[in-house]
Amino acid sequence: MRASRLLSLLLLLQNRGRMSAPALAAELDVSVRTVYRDINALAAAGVPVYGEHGPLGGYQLLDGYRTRLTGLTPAEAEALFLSGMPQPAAELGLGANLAAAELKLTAALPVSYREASGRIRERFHLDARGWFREPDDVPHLLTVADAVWRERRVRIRYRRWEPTRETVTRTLDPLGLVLKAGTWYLVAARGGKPRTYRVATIRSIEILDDEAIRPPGFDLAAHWASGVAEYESRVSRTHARVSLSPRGFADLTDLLPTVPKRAGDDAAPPDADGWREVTLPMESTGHAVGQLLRFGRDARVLGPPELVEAMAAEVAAVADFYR
Amino acid sequence: MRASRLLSLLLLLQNRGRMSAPALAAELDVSVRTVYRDINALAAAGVPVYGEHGPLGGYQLLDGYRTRLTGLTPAEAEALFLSGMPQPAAELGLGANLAAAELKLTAALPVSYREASGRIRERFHLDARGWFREPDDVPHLLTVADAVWRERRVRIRYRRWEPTRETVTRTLDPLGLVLKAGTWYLVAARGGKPRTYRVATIRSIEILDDEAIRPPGFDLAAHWASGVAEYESRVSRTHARVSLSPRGFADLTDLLPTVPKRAGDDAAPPDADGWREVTLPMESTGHAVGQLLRFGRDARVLGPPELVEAMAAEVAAVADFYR
DNA sequence: CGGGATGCTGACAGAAGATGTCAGGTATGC
DNA sequence: GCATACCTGACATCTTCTGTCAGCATCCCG
Repeated sequence: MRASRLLSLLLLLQNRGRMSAPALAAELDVSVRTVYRDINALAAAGVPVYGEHGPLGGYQLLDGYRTRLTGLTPAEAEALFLSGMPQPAAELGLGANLAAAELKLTAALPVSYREASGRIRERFHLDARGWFREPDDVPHLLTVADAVWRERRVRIRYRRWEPTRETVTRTLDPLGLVLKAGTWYLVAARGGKPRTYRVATIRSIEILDDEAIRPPGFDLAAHWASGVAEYESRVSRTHARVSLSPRGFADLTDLLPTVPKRAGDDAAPPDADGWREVTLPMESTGHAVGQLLRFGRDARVLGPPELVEAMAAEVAAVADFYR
Repeated sequence: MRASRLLSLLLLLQNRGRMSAPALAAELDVSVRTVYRDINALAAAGVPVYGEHGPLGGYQLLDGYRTRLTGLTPAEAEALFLSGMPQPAAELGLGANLAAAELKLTAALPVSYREASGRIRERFHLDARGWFREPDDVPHLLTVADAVWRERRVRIRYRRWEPTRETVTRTLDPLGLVLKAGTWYLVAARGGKPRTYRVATIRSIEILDDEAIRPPGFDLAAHWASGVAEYESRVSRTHARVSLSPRGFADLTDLLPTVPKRAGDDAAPPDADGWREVTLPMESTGHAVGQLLRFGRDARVLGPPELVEAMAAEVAAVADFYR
């Protein structure tokens, strides 16, 4: 039970600033002597805690070692660490809590364990952000996370893209937060159905007093996995028959990551000039035009007829710019 | 010390298959009665361990709960968990070890902690894979990870893209593994300098007897962060002056995620038709042509002159397909 | 300067938790 | 039937943690 108490002690200092040993002892239901021992254990584990003598003295943490998201119990802070989100969760202002959860472990470990931990960090690294992605500006992330955690209904104004581009107001029941490729998404119920909103699109958010209603048996991870699969499969509503040059063929996977790898394997044999005919899944004719134009002279559309027409019209319009 | 012994017991079962309680007791230097207690603790924590009576009996784990990467000590398996990679590391065949590291914690927690852990999992989720990314086929990942861990030099044949597309052989000193947007990268030293290789490009790998030489003071996370920043900045070697339609302007961030958000803010005021002139960073003229063609009739290149020429030539070539 | 409030540490008795021994029982294969 | 294995409860013993006590230092205020 001792390690858990260390975490509680740390959270108390974070939430209340300065506390005397007698006050901490009362909160933690232990003797003052035990508090002194715990403080020593924290210091030994590297937590920057220091004490001041005399009246109005007490213990506090070095500035900068405080969290912005309050309200988590020791159990919850630790469980967040257990959920496998130590790094991204720093964006939720939980860096200190996570360090605390980690210290719970290191404090209980012999020295050899600490050395092994350092060795792992030198060899394996997780970078959650996607390539070429600017970090989203997410001014409302903490408020969203707070609402998710406290299970409170919210009213948001957010900028949407479908069916028309506009800013609309929605009253939602937050269910969870997901971090994917460095981008935060809010999963929330509207009309009893889970929907997904990119946190960066939220223009304002107001936490309501009503309790968020959670659909019975809702499973965030499962919902997210099936939603991702459904969304990604939705981009393949139509097919384009395309002749690709050797260079275009080599670039296929990079320029069209939506294309399953076997599309390349299914390509016809190259002709004398090395061009090959392939059938590619596309979301729509409109999207396909832009995506295939990106290949420039390395891709020629063979079908379907409406796509060929659309390509011809678009190319003619662009060509007019440069005559 | 008990939680560590639980982990050791689990690893023994994983590495050796079936073991009797007396044999486990001898390995762990405890009594048989303590082994029974430990087995009960493991089962209570959800590990699928079962025993068989009679001669040639003993304990074993349910099939499918075994790891493929052996050689990790209990400290190392746990430290891997501490490093913050519980989910992606499953790809290294360490799922069971991580579950074991986690059980170390849950076994020490009161019931209320376990409930809080479940609550977190229902509300926060990390999806490491990037959008529209097929998982890389990485047949050699485990061998690479093994070499990284044992600090052994390797000889690989890998397919590279620059300066020419070919399969080449390299002798490398592995320094670390990085997972970014669902893609694994090997950071390794060649000629004393750290370089990065995408694991999926490796065609074969042979672990050598020589020890991998680690550059003095090499820091994986710092090297990776600076490498990513340098790579992403390298795509901005030139600039294009482009006139964008209202629709092209709205699509700017989606179609060119490399463009800093403020490029849109710096755009000139729209003309009577809503078109705006912007200056966009581009990697090279060759890349820019393809990227700007993707806008179709919504983007007109105004400069520099060589880019305008290149656009005109490419569009003319494409237009020839559809006459 | 003294008193009160605070931090700080060592020593020791007692409480709490973990372990080993023992006893009794069941299950399996030869 | 015998040997080998799993299985559990009870209790003595060992180990670790906690509270009490004593002694000391630091600070502020009257």
